[in-house]
Amino acid sequence: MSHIIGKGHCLTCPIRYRSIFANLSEETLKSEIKDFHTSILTCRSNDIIYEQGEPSKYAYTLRNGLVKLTKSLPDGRTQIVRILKKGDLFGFDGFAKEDYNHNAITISQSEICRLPLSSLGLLRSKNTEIDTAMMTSWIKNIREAEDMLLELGAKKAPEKLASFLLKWCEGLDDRDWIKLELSRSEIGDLLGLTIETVSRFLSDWRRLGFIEELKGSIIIVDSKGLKEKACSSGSC
Amino acid sequence: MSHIIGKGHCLTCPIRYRSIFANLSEETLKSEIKDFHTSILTCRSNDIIYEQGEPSKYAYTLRNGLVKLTKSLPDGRTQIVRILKKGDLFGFDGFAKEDYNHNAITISQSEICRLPLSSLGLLRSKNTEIDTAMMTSWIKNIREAEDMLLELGAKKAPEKLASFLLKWCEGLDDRDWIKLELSRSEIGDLLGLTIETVSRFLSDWRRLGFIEELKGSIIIVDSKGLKEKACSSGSC
DNA sequence: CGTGTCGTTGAGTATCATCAAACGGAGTGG
DNA sequence: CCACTCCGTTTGATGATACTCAACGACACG
Repeated sequence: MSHIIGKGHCLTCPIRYRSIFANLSEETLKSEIKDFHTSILTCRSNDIIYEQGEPSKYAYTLRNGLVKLTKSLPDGRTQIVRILKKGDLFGFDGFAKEDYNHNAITISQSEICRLPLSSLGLLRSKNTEIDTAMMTSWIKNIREAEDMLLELGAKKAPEKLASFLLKWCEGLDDRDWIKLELSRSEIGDLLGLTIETVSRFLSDWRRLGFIEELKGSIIIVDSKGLKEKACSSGSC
Repeated sequence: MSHIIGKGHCLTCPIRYRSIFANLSEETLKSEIKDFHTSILTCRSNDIIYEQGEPSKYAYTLRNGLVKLTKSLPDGRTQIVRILKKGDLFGFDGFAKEDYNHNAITISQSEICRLPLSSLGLLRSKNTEIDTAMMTSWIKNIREAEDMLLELGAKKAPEKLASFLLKWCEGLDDRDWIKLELSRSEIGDLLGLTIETVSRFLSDWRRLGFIEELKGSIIIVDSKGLKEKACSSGSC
């Protein structure tokens, strides 16, 4: 279970500059913050932040760790609809007077800032910087969802997996290892594949020398080879 | 090709109450509108409103007809990421300083209102009603995209197709025909299936008496039967 | 009456899911 | 320290699902 360890302090928040409060002046932050009751949640891996159908009273900002947003069918088949990284805002369905539309579950040990939607709404209406930041974040959400729809609807298994890996490792120097963070099952839930297909392709690519894996970390050794093999049509 | 037939008149706009200007008072509309240069586009079916990668200078409101937003892979495989109905707002990527992330193409003869993003942004910052309406619309976009991700990633062909049909016919009385509007190919592009699989299942269901089709219109005769056959796991 | 587009249907096949078994590392308890 | 379980992963064998290729019919349009 997650639990609250205290009140948040925006001014000293380590990820403030990646959050929706990034462009807010310190003066505004100081003057507004006194009426603003944030809580910091610390979570282990696999903690549930909220579930689909619950009334949406809080928005959240991820300070540290990773969170997955998922939806499920009655028989248990699950789709990950988004993976949240440091600074991401989520759980804002209440702004549209709707219940949460997905489950939010931690993938790793995480620290999450909880913001009451009511106060956040007030703050937003009074500070254009926050407003702009939230708008930008929503539009980015939409764009990323559209990109994922193309991945899920149009691509074949190896293409999905390869572009997932390439995106995951994006911006890294060659020879830089990165924690994969996701289990085979979670990669499957994200890409609409089974554990086995994910495992098979990764094993293939390991044998072909495109990637290496070690204790949950991964490195793309030969991205060109990977692209040629998995994305013949230039899809990655 | 689409072409401009004139300037929009918000006050007399037939779909104003379904648009982001729904809750704006007539006074505000009157006073603000003079600096606001909207254009009305009339389009045949299959007209391109904008394409992915173009700079996003305008947002659009669909007044009449249907529009599909699509993304494509280099080899031509296409995914429909959203289908727009009367009153829907689209093309707002520019608010996040981004180019259009998808193509916008009419599916039927359509009438579209073009709004310069710069003026819309101003209007939004001055009128909370518009602001709220746009926020709500974005959040709805995100929620619907999440729902589609579950459709595409987790469901099998007959489940996808059945829930598409049920959603398309949602809210209709029994014995009410509705135009299907989409070709087999477009249904395929929406659900991540081929023309042939779409056609096969529809033929099956026609033979089983679940649906009837006539000159591009459709009716669900036996939604219970359809659900049982296509969505055994309660997925529709 | 051709021509083109869209939809249907069939046959064959590739892809990916399913089922099943075994492996390896982490953690536990004797 | 070893045996044990547990969990995630790997690998193999098999099969169903949905794709591909192809032919044909229906309909609209010039």
